[in-house]
Amino acid sequence: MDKHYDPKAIEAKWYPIWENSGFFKPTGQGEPWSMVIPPPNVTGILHMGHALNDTIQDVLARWRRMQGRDVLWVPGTDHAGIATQNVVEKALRKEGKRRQDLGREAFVERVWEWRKQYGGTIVRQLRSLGCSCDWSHERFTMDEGLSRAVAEVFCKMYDEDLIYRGNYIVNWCPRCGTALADDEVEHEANHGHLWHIRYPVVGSALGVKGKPYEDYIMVATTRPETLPGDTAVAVNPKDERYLHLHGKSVMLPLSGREIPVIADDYVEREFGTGIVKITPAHDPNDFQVGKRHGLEEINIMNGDGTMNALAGPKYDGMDRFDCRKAIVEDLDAGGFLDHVEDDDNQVGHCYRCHTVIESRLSPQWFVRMKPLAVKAVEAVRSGAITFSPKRYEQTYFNWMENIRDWCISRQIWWGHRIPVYYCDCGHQWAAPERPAKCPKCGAASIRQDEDVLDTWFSSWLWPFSTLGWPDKTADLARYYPTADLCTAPDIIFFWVARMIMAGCKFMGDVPFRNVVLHGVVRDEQGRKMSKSLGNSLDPLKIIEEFSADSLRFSLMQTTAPGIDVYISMNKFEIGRNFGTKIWNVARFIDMYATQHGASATQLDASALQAAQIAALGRDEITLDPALLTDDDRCILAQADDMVATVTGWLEKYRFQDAALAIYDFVWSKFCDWHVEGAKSALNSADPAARLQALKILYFVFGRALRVVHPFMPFLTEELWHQMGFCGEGETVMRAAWPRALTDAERESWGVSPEVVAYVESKRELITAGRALRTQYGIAPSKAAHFIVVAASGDVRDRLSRDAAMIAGFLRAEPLEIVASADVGGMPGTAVSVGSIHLPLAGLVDIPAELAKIGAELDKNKKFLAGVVAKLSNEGFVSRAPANVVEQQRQRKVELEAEIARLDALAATLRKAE
RNA sequence: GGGCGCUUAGCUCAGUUGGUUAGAGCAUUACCUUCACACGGUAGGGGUCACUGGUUCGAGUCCAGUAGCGCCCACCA
Repeated sequence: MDKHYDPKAIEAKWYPIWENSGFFKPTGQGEPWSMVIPPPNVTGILHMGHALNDTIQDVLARWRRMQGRDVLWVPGTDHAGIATQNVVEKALRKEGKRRQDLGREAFVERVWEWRKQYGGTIVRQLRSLGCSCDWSHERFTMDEGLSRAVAEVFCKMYDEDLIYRGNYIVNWCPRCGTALADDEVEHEANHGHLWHIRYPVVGSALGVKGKPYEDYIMVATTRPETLPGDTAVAVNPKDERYLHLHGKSVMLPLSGREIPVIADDYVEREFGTGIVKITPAHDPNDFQVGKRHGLEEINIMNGDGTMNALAGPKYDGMDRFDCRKAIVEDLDAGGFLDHVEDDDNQVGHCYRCHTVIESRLSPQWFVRMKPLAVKAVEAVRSGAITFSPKRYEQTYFNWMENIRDWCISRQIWWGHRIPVYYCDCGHQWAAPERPAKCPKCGAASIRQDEDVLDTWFSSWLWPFSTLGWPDKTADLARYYPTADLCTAPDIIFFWVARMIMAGCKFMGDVPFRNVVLHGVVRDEQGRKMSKSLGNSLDPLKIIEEFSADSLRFSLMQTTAPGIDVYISMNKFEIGRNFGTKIWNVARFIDMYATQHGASATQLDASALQAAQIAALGRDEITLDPALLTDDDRCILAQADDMVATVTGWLEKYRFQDAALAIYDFVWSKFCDWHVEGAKSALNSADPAARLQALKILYFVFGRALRVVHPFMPFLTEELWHQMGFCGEGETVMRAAWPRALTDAERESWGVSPEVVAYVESKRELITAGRALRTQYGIAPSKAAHFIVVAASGDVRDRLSRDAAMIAGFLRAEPLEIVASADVGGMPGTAVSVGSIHLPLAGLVDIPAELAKIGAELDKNKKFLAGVVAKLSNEGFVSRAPANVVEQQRQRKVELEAEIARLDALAATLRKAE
């Protein structure tokens, strides 16, 4: 076996072999288990969030596959309407062109070309992570099939009146030139101003320029540039201060237009002056107020964020923020500006380009969400879908219960074009395919709606559109609903909730059984990793510097459910070091099987046949009980426990706990203790003992390798082959997840918790002995002489069997093991250096030990009193579990014995002095 | 404004339904290049579990309150 672990070579080697061998494809045999990948943006490059998300999924997929499930993991990418259009537009700009110069058709063609050339980046990167997706099932949200699903769904909902078109105020990105859904707007704190502006009351004496009007009301606004669009000012109807204004009118500054004062509950009396200017075309609240009061909607802005003619000739064509300045200056000059206050508020930004959002009145398409939400809420309430961790279900409910209609139209070119057609007679209908003529009037001159659909309108169908819907495919029948959906909590509203709605509506069944929510990946300062912040650690660089396996393992052992992950470079050392450790112990085991003849005590070539090793990798093993040591029994039990524990954690989606259990087993239990202890047997003069020790190493390590595999697929595959657990053309990917030991095995081998307890206490003894060596400064090269004082004759006999091994650990001369009764009732360890022999207890600080024991007793005093009381108080028994009482009682006895022992020892020592 | 979460060793975090001595990794101290591994081994040091009160035989864990931090949602112009 290779001496050096070269992850790069290994990782480069295995992925193509796996893919070409069809190991990622479902077998069609066994119970189906499926999952769809959250499709990354086709423009995307792999970031830590993907690395975490996709590693979790791969762990699940590989684990389920090893459990014999028929695993289908569907990969794919999202066409990411605005993001992709932006990228291509940027490229065009370098050529000095705008998309309008190309025209719609040519532009879309250009985007497809871009996708062909660059769209595969993220998909390649997923491969370098080791993701075991079935690439033959790869889908793209703009694929022909998925586009059909989109059109089908749109038309169905259109016909059911679940989709409507309306002139509504929407979030508008002036830079992207399109509407955005509510959740595509990111609100950020803004240190702004509150301008206090005087609106003269109509009928009052008008002032002169530069001087305040005699009779005016004070309106506070954060957006003075919208003033030309005002069509009213509003007060709270219950506000006594302004009762006299009801029914009056005021004059709009600068234009002199007369607008009414209205009363509406929406106005907060406490904020600002208690008077609000109402601009129905440029503020969502004002829009609602305007509807209630029948106000005119004056749109004073263009789609690109500049003012239009309705803003007034002076401001026409001016950018909105320049206009703000100009209007404030003009208000000031006209004597309308009273004063300015600082004001901290929230301002919406485009989630794509971070431009400040404008509220804009425009004709848009909407989905009625309330009817869809009912079943989707029920699906989670009934437990048909669970969230892990469960607390996110509450987040989901809150959103669903306050759900608002979904604006699905976007004024861009890249995406699914809205399948609605119009004829010249004014007929309007939806159809999946472009019809030849109007179905109502037969007119041949028809045109399609110009808008495209929100990208999420294809994503929300992903769990069934990728399986072939609307066709009734075999995939759909076999793999829907999927098992798990993994994502970060920030996407519950965008995507998870909508998929549940779509699944319930169009499939009549939930899209997945469980939603696995993992944390958001953040940097050391707790910031979300993002390209714009430049703080993202590039997973590919980590893979380059460490390895994909290191990255994967480190991520898994760092991520607690639903808790954000804080990442720094040194995290990846954990995975790297663990990989190296596994490699080295494998090399050690392998060495004993293959480097026969190198020394007389090592195994000969016939010791462990290839076929036997392969069988051990299938958990097939026969052992000679006569040759078993307690250490063997212990590691067999611990390996069994580890497998059960890891399986349990994976079932609960506790990847961190699973990773830690594996790490602890492999490193601490297996390498640090069992392998070290097995060295004496491996070098024993008895060939049968050597063989059995080696068999156990292969068996236990083979089990560990398989459990590690979902976390570190490349390394484990390489070792699985190099150590001979399988032959060419085979794979650990398809090896069975380790089974539990049978009762018969446990019985015939004497595997029991009691043996584990003995071995563990023996290890404590060794640790104590090592501590003595350190304490006495005995050089590691120097053999010390230990006298082990056993608690009883039975223990003495047991320790005597392990004497050689213990001596090996302690680098000691042959041990002297005596029962405590033989040396005056003082159990413990003794050490001798040169000719001086001291019992262990004689080495400790007696007064300090007594104080420690005293503190212990003190701590337990209350409870011990309870134990005593228990004898006469039946009520106590029912409250404290019997085993706990028993434990405490034993502890009390031990403590008392300890005190007595130390007392006796102190006396002995005093006498000796 | 509403909702959720966090606060445990110098740092990053575990700690299932309350139950023996609160753990891990990194960092740190000492010793060791011993025939798998220095990306290693051995032995250590380091914690009033944010604070206050309560329930309990027993609280890091449950309850109430306080403080600080973070996230999500939201139309105070």
